[in-house]
Amino acid sequence: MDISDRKKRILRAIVESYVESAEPVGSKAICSDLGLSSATIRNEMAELTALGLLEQPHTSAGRVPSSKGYRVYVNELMHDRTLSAQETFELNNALRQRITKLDSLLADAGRLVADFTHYPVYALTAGSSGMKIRRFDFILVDKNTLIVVVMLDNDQVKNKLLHFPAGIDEALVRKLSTVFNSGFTGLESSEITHELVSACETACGDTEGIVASVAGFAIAALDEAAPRQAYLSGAASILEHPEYRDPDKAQRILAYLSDDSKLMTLPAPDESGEVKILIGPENVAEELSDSSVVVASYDLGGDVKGLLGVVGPTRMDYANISAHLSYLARELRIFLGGAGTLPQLGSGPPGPDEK
Amino acid sequence: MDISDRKKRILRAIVESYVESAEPVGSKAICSDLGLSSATIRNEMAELTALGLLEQPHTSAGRVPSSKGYRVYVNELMHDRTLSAQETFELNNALRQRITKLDSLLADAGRLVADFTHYPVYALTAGSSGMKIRRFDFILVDKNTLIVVVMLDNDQVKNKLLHFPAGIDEALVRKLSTVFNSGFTGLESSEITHELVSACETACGDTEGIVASVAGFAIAALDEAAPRQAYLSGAASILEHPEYRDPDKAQRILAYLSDDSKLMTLPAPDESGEVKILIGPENVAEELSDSSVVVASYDLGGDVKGLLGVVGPTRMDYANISAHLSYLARELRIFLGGAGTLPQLGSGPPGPDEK
DNA sequence: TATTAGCACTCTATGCCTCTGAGTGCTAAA
DNA sequence: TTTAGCACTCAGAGGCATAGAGTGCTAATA
Repeated sequence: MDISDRKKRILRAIVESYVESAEPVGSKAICSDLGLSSATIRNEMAELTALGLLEQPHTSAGRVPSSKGYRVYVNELMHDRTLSAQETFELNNALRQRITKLDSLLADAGRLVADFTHYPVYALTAGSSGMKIRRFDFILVDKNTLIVVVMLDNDQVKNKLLHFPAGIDEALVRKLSTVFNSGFTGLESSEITHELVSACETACGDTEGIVASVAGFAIAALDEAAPRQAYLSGAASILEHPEYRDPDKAQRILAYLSDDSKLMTLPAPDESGEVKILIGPENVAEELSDSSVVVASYDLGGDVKGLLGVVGPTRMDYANISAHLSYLARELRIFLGGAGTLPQLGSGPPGPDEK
Repeated sequence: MDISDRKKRILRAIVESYVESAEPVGSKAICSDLGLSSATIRNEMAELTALGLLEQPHTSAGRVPSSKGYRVYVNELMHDRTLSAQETFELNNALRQRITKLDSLLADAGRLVADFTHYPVYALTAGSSGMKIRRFDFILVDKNTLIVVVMLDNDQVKNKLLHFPAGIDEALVRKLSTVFNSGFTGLESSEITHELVSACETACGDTEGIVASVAGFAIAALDEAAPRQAYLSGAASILEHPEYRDPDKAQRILAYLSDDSKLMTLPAPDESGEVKILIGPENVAEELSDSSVVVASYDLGGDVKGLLGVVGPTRMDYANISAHLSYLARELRIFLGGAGTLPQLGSGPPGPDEK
């Protein structure tokens, strides 16, 4: 945006005052900070309004930043907010204390951010895994019962108990092991076709649907390895903010945020940036068109990303929120990175010999 | 409650009118239905107010049922509401369509009730399992990697991948299998003591902590087999009801409902009844003292129960909600009963050969 | 004796009015 | 180019009268 330096300073002052007070900002309120008379600022304000960066709720009120105004602020005027030692200490503390199980990492991380920011936070996974099968094992429990164990590319292990009334013997189990380990390893979910399964059934001489059951389980295991999950935390805190004092407005946005399938469509930061800020109408979803979203991503192993999104009014402390989010995303990256690929997601707490 | 028949009819009329309209009920509004003049009803109303069954927002307003009034209504006056064929059809339809995976049964059931009732609904598990271990299996992946598979009493199977930098050989795996299968089967989580683990370490000649890792996993598997879970659905719909138009009030109750640990403390129906109704101050939690909860339970196998709780203002259509809840709880019981003990909770979708 | 019609009374909600004050835009002076 | 000054605008608060719903009480009625 090509505007004079003084206009920028004024815009910044207005944004920051408004973010703090939630009251339209008058010319007097900021003139002392800028060393200019209120009249001068009034003139500049009029021009900023003409440029579409400020808005006036009514003639005799102060100015409020428009979405465009916030965008200019975020892109050009926002001071980098680095967290204080005290703040990083607290954040780290909370992280270590509350994120213990990888199982619930997504939900826990969301809750943590919600507690720190006092805004609703969604946490979700994005991206597909292209996960592959590494090996099959079969455990014969008794003549009707078989446990299938599948180990995936990223060291996840999944199992399933199957009952076969027709009965199974050791020989069949060995044959299954050979056929599945030679025919199915290295395959993705989509590569396990009906033809392949039929071929294996012939190879095993299986007429009881055993092969089909095992193959079905393998597909399910692959699909579940990188499930799309979504959690919402701190929903109630939306009501703290004056923008959402109107119950209808609050209800609309809460209903939107409670719908997992809608959350799934929310955007992730681009490859380059670590935090993405969407202001008001920049949100595709109509329900968010007068709210803002600050979203950060971190790797969950494979092609899977974790997303943490803070939702609030456009009058948000963008600097503060994005500082917290990007710090936390970085910490999560380290936290997860230390374990190499994602270990054992969904199968118990880390043992003493896991890094 | 020992009151005249006519008073009961009047109380019922007031409750039902108020539940529908959310407006204080005047004597004129119900006199035609009861074939009495408004003056007579006014006299009765005054007495019902003296008895504490009705309240008056202010002198020149109609009457509103008190918590005590609702209690009398629920205990003595409420007509049994049986769902119409149309309604059971729709409910069944929704049930079959939306509850497919046992994994997410709890959450799905909650969401379903929330959609039908337009109130927030919590779904949670209650009770402990006393689950035991049935057998151990060990799969040696390579010389540093071992998969432990544990089968529990209720046919659940859990696994974990362990890395041991020091290396493992076939002989050790066989020894582990013998020791664990003889020493640990039939034990509950609490019975796996430090002494037992030490004894096994000696028996296996293990100095690398392998035994400890496996035992730790076994404990975790037992504890996780019947986890306490909680889900909240339809939170946003609380704002639809005039009682919660005040954002502060709405926020308080939403914050309460969003706290899983607080939900866990909510009561379950007694052994006898299938639906329990808690009206206003009957709720122990202060946050719920001007709200009501209707809660139903259904068996989840073992000693574990599933709870479905509908939360709303005391001005609730108790007959309708409890009819829906008890019907649904019954259906879930059938749905789950068909599968005997809870099969495979948390380990993949049902295969074609599971009953 | 139980019920009802009638009436005075109470109290909230609504609309209307005025007043206040914050903030503006414009003009003229510095 | 900046600033002081001034007239103007408009939302919001407070005061006031009014309408209307509903009550409690009394006296008449069945």
